[in-house]
Amino acid sequence: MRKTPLYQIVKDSLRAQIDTGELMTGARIDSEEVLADAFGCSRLTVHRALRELADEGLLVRNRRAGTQVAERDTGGVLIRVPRIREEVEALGLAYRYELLARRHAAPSRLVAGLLRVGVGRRMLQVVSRHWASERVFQHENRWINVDEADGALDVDFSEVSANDWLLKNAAYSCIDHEISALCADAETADDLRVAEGAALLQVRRLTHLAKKRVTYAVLMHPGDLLTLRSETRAYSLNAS
Amino acid sequence: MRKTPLYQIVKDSLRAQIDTGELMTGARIDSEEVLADAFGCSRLTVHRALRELADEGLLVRNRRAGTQVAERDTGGVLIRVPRIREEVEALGLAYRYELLARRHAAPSRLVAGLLRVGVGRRMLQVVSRHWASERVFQHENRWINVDEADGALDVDFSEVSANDWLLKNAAYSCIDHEISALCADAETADDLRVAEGAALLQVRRLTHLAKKRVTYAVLMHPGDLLTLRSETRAYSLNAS
DNA sequence: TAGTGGTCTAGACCACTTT
DNA sequence: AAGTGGTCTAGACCACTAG
Repeated sequence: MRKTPLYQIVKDSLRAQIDTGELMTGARIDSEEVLADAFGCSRLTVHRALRELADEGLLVRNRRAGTQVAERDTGGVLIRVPRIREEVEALGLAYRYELLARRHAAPSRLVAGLLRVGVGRRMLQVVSRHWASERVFQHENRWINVDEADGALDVDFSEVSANDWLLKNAAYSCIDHEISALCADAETADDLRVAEGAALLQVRRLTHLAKKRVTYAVLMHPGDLLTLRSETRAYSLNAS
Repeated sequence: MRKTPLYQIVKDSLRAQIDTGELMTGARIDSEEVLADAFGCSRLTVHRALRELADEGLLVRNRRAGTQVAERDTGGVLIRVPRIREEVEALGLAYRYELLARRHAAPSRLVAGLLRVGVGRRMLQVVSRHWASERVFQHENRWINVDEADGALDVDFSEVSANDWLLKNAAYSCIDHEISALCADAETADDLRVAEGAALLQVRRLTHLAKKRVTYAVLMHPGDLLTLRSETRAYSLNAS
């Protein structure tokens, strides 16, 4: 008949006290043993609750020193970088993928550096556009290190986007993102079918496995079409 | 003599197999009992490893059906929204906070709706600028629901920024972010000391506790000054 | 309905760090 | 030296769901 797990009850209880200011920054939390007594459960159950709250950044734990309420800040935010197709269709627009170019070329010094290949070394470049009905939703300029992405040379990317293919087929462990705003120069404006000088949201994405760089992509979005949103943390204090 | 915990060893082992493509999307993972045998540890240890990998989105777990490698996507990215002072100083520039206005006023329809207050209701508005040496790093237009932020009326925000004060003193559970790019209109360009039409990175931030809206802030940054970066997941496969 | 994950306990030992 | 968190075990029971 109990639906919510015990450790969750402990978590919710402490989180509520922190959120409401009942427990302020720096306040000491009872030791695991004391809390286990108070909640009438085992120490491991309390431990899990405290550990997960600490993982979320709400608590700071130290041996011997005990557990304290962490300093609150906006330090990290989980942003959803949506899948293009889904985002476009969520807007009620028709999604279309368009391959603009697929060629072997030598990337710029900057890109060569990011992908850790020698300057002048030729790589696979895939340029494409993602449409939302009559607007360009994203322009993508991607460089692929074929040494690290087996089979990429055999794909023509006319139907499946490079992003989708790589996610499924390449080995990688980590994707670094950088997000910034800039104005469209003449060429980019033409690519995106927007006015020169229009605001763009640019996402740069570097995919790698340990020290092996797999691919680097520069994604351009018209500023009026894409808004990134943080995941709203599900919060179940009062389900009113 | 063992330094890395057992559950971490299990995690690393599975993560490596997923990253390298050894275990592809959809592949079945052995049951907890089998893995516990294989690693020579208890089921709980394996359970913790699998649970944490599932929390990270690498695995999908189902009762009876077992555990599978999740479909990989770029669905969520943890973006660091840096503390202004630290970000500015990290750039080697001098940080300065400037209060531009602090007044009681009725917010726009849009803001009133976001803060769930009646149109025409007066709220506390705090407008400020954050400088990085001779450049404006951020322009901040903030509305505070004084009903939900005890003591805000007694603070003049000339020395301490509204953000810092609220983080320390207000009760809240959740901060929603929206990020977009836009071009500076005449007024904003003047506020930010940039050319009209310059690209801006805008962060909108709504802070609330359950259904109580505490504060809403619109933060504008010159596009050339701020780049948001994802947290690089610490990855310790080969420390070469 | 059988197999899988989800939770929980009681007890243990270890590692770290403040006192 | 002592108190705290970190990890681990063996065993148990429950909850869900695919077959």
